[in-house]
Amino acid sequence: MLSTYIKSEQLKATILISFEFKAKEQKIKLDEVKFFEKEIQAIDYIKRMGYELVLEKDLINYSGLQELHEVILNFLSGKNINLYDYSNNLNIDLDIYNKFPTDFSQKVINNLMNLNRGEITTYFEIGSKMGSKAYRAIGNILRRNPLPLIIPCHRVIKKNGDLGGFMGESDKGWQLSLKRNLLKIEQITNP
DNA sequence: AGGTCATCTCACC
DNA sequence: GGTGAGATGACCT
Repeated sequence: MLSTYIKSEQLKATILISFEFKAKEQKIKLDEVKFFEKEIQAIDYIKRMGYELVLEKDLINYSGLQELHEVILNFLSGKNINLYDYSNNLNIDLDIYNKFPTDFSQKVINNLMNLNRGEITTYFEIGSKMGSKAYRAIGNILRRNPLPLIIPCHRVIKKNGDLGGFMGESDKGWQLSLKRNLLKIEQITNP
């Protein structure tokens, strides 16, 4: 497994991207996107998992990844970009069907695909569209989203306007500040 | 089979 | 505003 990361001033976080490169087809398969509070933690994680670090200047060797890196930077600096669509256009395999194998989880994810920058929804609203009252189950799916940012689970908040959780955290902590920062860079300021 | 949730509603205070 | 119980249902162990 290969990894690269992006330091973001806006988010006050480091974004780690782990991927596989299929040399035969020159195709990228995205494994996970993960946030860390500090750069060193991302580096530690890469070491601990035994992944290989790919430097920014070497991304050119991995079909589409340099572009993805750039697109994420543009997104963070305020451009209106749909990262999910963009990844598909770059022929980057998100492997959605294996990451979300059940019917229920795929419906949840499909609901998020239709959200663009600056749009938010609620656990309740997703449930209503699916004809389910399992709002907590929806949270459970999102809690284990291996591709945050790309699959924009930060755009899902509680019906009463509270933030809801992020990265497993539901009370307070830097994870929730991160969710707030993500919404802020999308110019959603209510919660 | 039982425990764990990134929720919601409603009933209190 | 806030807390607490109960309903809820997919997913994990």
